[in-house]
Amino acid sequence: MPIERRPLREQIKDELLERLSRGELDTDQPINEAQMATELGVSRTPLREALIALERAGIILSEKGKGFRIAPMSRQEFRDLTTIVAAMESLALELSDPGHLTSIAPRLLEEARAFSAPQATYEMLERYDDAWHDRLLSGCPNGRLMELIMTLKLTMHRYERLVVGDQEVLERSAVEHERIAERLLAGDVQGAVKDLKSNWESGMKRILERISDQV
Amino acid sequence: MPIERRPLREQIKDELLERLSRGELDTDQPINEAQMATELGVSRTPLREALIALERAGIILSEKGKGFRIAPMSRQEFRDLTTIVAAMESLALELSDPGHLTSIAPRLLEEARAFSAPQATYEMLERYDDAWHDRLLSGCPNGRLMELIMTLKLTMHRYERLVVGDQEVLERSAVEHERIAERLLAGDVQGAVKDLKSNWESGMKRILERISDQV
DNA sequence: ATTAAGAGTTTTGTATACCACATTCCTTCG
DNA sequence: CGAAGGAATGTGGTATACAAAACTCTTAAT
Repeated sequence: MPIERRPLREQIKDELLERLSRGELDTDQPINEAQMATELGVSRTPLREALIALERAGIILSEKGKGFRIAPMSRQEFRDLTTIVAAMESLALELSDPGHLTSIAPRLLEEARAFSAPQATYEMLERYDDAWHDRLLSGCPNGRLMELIMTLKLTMHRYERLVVGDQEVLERSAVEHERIAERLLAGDVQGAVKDLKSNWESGMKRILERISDQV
Repeated sequence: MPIERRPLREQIKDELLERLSRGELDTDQPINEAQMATELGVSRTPLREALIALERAGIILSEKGKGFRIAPMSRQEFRDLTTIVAAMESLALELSDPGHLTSIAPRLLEEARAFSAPQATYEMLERYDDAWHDRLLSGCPNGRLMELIMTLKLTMHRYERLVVGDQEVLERSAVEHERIAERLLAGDVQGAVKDLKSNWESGMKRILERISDQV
């Protein structure tokens, strides 16, 4: 059994992200450190350390004297983040070894087809999109870039949560993934990059349509 | 007089960055928290908070039980970072309002000309490059993107420090800036983006040539 | 009724002490 | 010389304290 060797602050960070993605934390509301520490069964110190790490990721804000609070969500921020991730993933794809891309293309296509089928269940769909993109970029040699993309997606998950249960969002995405995979199969990396960008663009629009009133 | 209203951890972070950019901190060497806290005249608490923030920026590493240490530098990381910043700045430029770009173009051109002149002194050159890029991107409406670029540049400054005193590095850059400004004057944003990318590319090469043995 | 002022309360930001445990260093022994 | 083991050191986390700032509530004044 693998005993926990990560610092407590990391585990707290994960737990906070978990709660955030389950919508259990009120947005734009101050965090009471003592109360939350008790609730998590830890002391203030590692909790504050976790909050500071999340602040640097843009998920939490702080103001001297007023403490920490969950960053508010906005359509504008979602658009901004999507624009950045789209560009970064495109870059990652361009930097990938073309040989590796053609080698993973069949698997990418297969997975996309499985999920564009209308009978896919929600549990299957939930983690699919992320996993597909991870595989797509698995050959990118720029470690920093991959780390950045991961951090950005952490923040974006807050927005995607608002449309869970809406199967169409992910199904449409899977259809677009098929096209990207086909491009890669054909060795057309630049075409894949273009389609990847429009995948992000259209995904953003689909989500924005559905959260107009919530944020 | 503006009294200091920022948290101590932020000031510590700045001080550490300052020392780092002056080369006063040994790279890839463990940081003794107690000793450094005393040295800075603060307690371990805000120091650790500052270190954790810097860790998230990729400037400091930590390992459970072993504490914090300055991240080692490598040619590969410098290449990775440059690639990312080049892409991000290009994106920021594309997102900027074209009208604003043409309006700042004359000033950009003027500044670039002043610094491409061989009689520019080192003090003048030192902060020039950053300021010029800041002005270039001053019209980008994507706040997240700008923040990201700023953070990445913080990390890159460690590498640029290795070539201070080498006037040619910056002078050549200023010449390239002239071309970018001219493109903007002519309303050719896409051309400017292209030149901006090659400015980063060639800047990277110039620096890599000069630090071959140091990292 | 609204605003202002003040007193009292809560919370943050930082400091300090403390300790379990992991790591590192040093010594000693085979 | 290398391995083993033990001492010294340092980290990661807990608990506590406290000044300064922010919030709350009451009361007073316009």
